[in-house]
Amino acid sequence: MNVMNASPRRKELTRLAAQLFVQEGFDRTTVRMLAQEMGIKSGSLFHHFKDKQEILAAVIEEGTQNALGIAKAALQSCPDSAEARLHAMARAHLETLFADRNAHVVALFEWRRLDPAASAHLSHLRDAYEAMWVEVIDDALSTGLIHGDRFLVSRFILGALNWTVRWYDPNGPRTPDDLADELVAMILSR
Amino acid sequence: MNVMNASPRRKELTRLAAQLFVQEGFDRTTVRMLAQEMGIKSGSLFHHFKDKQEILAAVIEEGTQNALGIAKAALQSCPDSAEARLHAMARAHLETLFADRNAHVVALFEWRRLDPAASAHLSHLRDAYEAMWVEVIDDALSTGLIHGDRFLVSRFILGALNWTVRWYDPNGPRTPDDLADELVAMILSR
DNA sequence: TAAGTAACCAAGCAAGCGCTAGTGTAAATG
DNA sequence: CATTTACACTAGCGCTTGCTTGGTTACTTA
Repeated sequence: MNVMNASPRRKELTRLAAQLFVQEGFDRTTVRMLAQEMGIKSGSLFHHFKDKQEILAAVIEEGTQNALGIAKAALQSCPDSAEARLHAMARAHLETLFADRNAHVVALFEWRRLDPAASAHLSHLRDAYEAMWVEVIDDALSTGLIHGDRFLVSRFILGALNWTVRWYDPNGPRTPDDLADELVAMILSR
Repeated sequence: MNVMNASPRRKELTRLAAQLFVQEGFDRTTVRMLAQEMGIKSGSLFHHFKDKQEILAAVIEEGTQNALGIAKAALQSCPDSAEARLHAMARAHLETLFADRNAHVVALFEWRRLDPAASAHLSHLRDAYEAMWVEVIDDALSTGLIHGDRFLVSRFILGALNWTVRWYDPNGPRTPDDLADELVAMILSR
């Protein structure tokens, strides 16, 4: 393992791992498969990561950090209206979802495989991200942009957005922007 | 294995398997765990199912059949208006999602583990179910109840509904009915 | 009462798993 | 020049995996 977790080599290995985890699932991805994809032998893997769990944690951490960064940037460079902010968050969510698709799919569907320590650490990151959503949705509710129960509305919106990884085709005619437009239009009270 | 797949014992074993698959995930559920939960030895399992894959297929088939049945019943005993039908489908979806929660969670998150033969067979069932949704949503669109792209709207709705299994607490204050009300209210054009 | 059958068990095989130990080597560092 | 560091290798240990085999028990049916 490295001094701390950010050698360029390690970053590349993390990217490859994310891809395999999506293709096969975490449990069915063996250290030998990972090593082969990386062009090394399975034993060499443990020079970069202390165990298989740590690879998973690295994948998820990277994705979540990116999501946070993109969302913050989107909110800062966006008009101050509740509608603009809601739209910006939806678009940012979809953007990171497809720019770092592999990492996010792993985060969404393999979270349970994290050991308690890693899970606790990463939960903080995720909570910070969700807090941004809560704020934006609260704004949209209090300005009458949308109506309904605070909790339910945010769960429905995030559900609709997260589920896109199951059907969205990046090579199809629709851009992530189109999706954001359509979703926001669907839920606005008019 | 049985003559054909519907002995009462097999049905009970399928129910227990669904529970374990949800708790641990399909890959991490060993035949020994399954056997212990069922009160038999691991070898005896293969008297009821030809292999582990077949258990998974049985779980998913049961859930999907139930969903189909409930949705059909809901549409038949429901006023003919587009809004009533939309609401009925949403409520039926949530009802089966939580009545057969284990089976549906497995269907949603372990589908990829099915071998190609089982997947092909079960895809037909799922397609039949989704066709019912498409019909109801088309109705809602053509009567102006909701607006937007046919494809996107249905994906968003099903995404929001399916994602509920990740956060909904059956022991909490909200009923599945409440959720259906809120979701429909959120997307109606007013 | 004999035959058949569904349900189970004890024992274990072959393959694959995560991971470790010990070693080699080229580049960076003092 | 001597030492350390980063990265990779070979070899394999100890364990778990899905599944098979050969046989036993309990119940049903002719």
